[in-house]
Amino acid sequence: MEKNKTIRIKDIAKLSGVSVGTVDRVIHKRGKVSDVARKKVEKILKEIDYTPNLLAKTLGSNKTNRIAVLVPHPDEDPYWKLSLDSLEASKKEWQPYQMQIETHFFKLNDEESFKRVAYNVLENKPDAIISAPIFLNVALDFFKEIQRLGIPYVHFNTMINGISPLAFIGQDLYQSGQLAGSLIDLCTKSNSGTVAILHISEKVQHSVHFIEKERGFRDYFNKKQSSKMEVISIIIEGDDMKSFESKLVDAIKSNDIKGLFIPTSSGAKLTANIISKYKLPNICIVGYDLLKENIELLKSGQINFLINQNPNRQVNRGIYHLANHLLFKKETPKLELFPLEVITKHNLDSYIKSNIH
Amino acid sequence: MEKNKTIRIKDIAKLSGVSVGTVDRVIHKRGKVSDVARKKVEKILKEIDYTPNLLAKTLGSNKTNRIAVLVPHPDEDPYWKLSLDSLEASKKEWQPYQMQIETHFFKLNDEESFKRVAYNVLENKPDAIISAPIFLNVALDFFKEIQRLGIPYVHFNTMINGISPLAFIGQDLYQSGQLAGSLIDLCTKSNSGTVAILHISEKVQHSVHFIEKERGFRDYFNKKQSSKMEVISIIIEGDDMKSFESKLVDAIKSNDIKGLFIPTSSGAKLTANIISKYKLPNICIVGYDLLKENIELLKSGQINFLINQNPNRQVNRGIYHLANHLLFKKETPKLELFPLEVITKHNLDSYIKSNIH
DNA sequence: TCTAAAAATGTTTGCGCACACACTATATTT
DNA sequence: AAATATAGTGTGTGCGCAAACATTTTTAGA
Repeated sequence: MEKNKTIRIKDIAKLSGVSVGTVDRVIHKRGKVSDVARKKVEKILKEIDYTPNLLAKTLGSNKTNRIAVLVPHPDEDPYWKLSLDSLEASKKEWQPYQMQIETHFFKLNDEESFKRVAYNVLENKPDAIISAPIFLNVALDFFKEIQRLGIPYVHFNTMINGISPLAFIGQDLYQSGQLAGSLIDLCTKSNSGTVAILHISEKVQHSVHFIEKERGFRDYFNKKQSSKMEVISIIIEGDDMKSFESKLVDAIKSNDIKGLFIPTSSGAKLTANIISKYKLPNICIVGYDLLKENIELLKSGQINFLINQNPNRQVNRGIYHLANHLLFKKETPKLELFPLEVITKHNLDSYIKSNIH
Repeated sequence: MEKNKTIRIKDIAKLSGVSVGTVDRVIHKRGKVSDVARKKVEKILKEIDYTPNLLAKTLGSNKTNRIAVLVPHPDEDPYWKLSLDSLEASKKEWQPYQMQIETHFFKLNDEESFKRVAYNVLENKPDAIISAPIFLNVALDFFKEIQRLGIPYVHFNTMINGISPLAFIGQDLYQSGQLAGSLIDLCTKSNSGTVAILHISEKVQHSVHFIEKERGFRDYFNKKQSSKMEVISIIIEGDDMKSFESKLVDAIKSNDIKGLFIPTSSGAKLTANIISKYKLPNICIVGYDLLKENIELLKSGQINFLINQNPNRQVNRGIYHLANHLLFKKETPKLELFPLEVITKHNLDSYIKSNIH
């Protein structure tokens, strides 16, 4: 009863009749240990519930760990800027544990830039890497190299096949599309008409991302018997805004469009602008993420729903897993899917004010 | 450039020409130090950016901290059960830091039980307390006593006035009510009729909680010009289910009720059962929290929305703050408001599968 | 059988800090 | 003037662990 004392390696050593060095070797599977000694120690370990003092562990090993964050340059894209919004908090959080977090940016639409930065990261020999895998082809080689080097790594935002990171952090994109369908269905009072998914300036590299969302979106309406809603896609490539404008306006005018699904976070603003410019009738719009512009559009009622992908929390969570892996050898979940957060005009504030990462 | 070495007390001592003991005394304002020595040390401290190693700090002081969790008994109410669902994870998380978490349960509707358990907690002399402040009158004395003793404490779920905990963790209940209004508005296709807020077996002690929600709910419809929706309250006290049944059925049949707002998490099931029993027309229902029953009702379409209060994350977050306060002297936010999470049939899965606390 | 190498085990140090303790110099009392 | 108190300062130990180091034991080779 009284002896609620914490069990130390020293205690285990005494109990099993060996020295602390041997216990250390058994616990960490390092160095040479005879079968006899190993069994003595393992017996004791099985009997008692030894949890190492993590403070002492980290302090004793006296190592500064470095985690590399490899992401598109935040100045080029508001979505990626969002992902780094609370990175400072992460840095502060892990600083007391001698955990350094280093960011490396590559250009979103420049494969060469990715290559350069990625191999620069490798030369730096970080202890762990978290990255958003854009550029499938190039990235694959890179991640295979990481794997060869035995550096633990985590992916977020987009899942890719062919490599197995410690963890993937993101959302179920198919479900996300379905949710978008259901939300449009909800604010559209009628049961017939057309809904459209807009693909605006999407780069090939992202395609997996959007294909999944579209599949979910279409399936929602396909599977709903009572609905006679037609689903169309509107695609604009490159930066040809003029053609997009006319395409969209045409489609809306000729198709009795009831709802628009915009799977890129930065697309909602463009769309809302056009609708307002041409004074088109009110259409239900579902977009993504709490970009500054999107927040305004939601407040003013120009768009109806945002689905929150929480990119900053994805990054923080990835760092959390890596730090725990490095410091405490904790296992990470292979797959961490974030909840699909529905943001409306009426819970927007609570999301903005909430500082939970 | 090269000397990115961490600065230790030892370094400060050398720089200011005194011993580590004196530096320690200056930093912690303890013991006797001559003005000359103090100034020498303070000069150096001002010049450099000293951040103590928190691991060493905690390890060196070698103290086991205990956090007391004071909550209603989970067997009596599914909501409170939910709040403890991930407590084990919290315990495991903090165990390595010599942080013990002890739970103390009181009976939800028994003031005497609260008193007894609360003072039992005090006798135990925990290093910190997190609790859900039910029983305003009794609780007030208790928390004043805690404050007198200088024990840091955190509140969650319900905010009360007159005491100032280290942090309050919960949601903006007024906004929550507004959100509920907007959700009912959303799935109700018409602009007129009646919506009702149901107060089912609510104990007096909770009243603040529900008053705020009702205020938000009513205000939503009051402030909306285009809406001619009438808002009524249906109240049932005690456990008089029969009277509730007739009251509810009457109200629905005679009032053209379009939507129901059920501010208690366990109330949705009762209501849905009655509606199904009397084969009443489809009514939009907004409830609270991911209770097992509510999940089923949402899946089957018997209720339309749940607002997630995330009680388990509230507790975990409170423990997180207290642990950081005790271990690292970190400041906690006075007020941590959780986002108002909207759960529908179509993002439910993503919430259930997500293991983020 | 002797010896060098390898295997197995034990011992010590240091991580950065808190805190108890020891010591010196000066002031105060007897 | 000696004894004692007091302000000020420095030193040493321990927290629990990792890792380098030191020592003993066993094995293999000639």
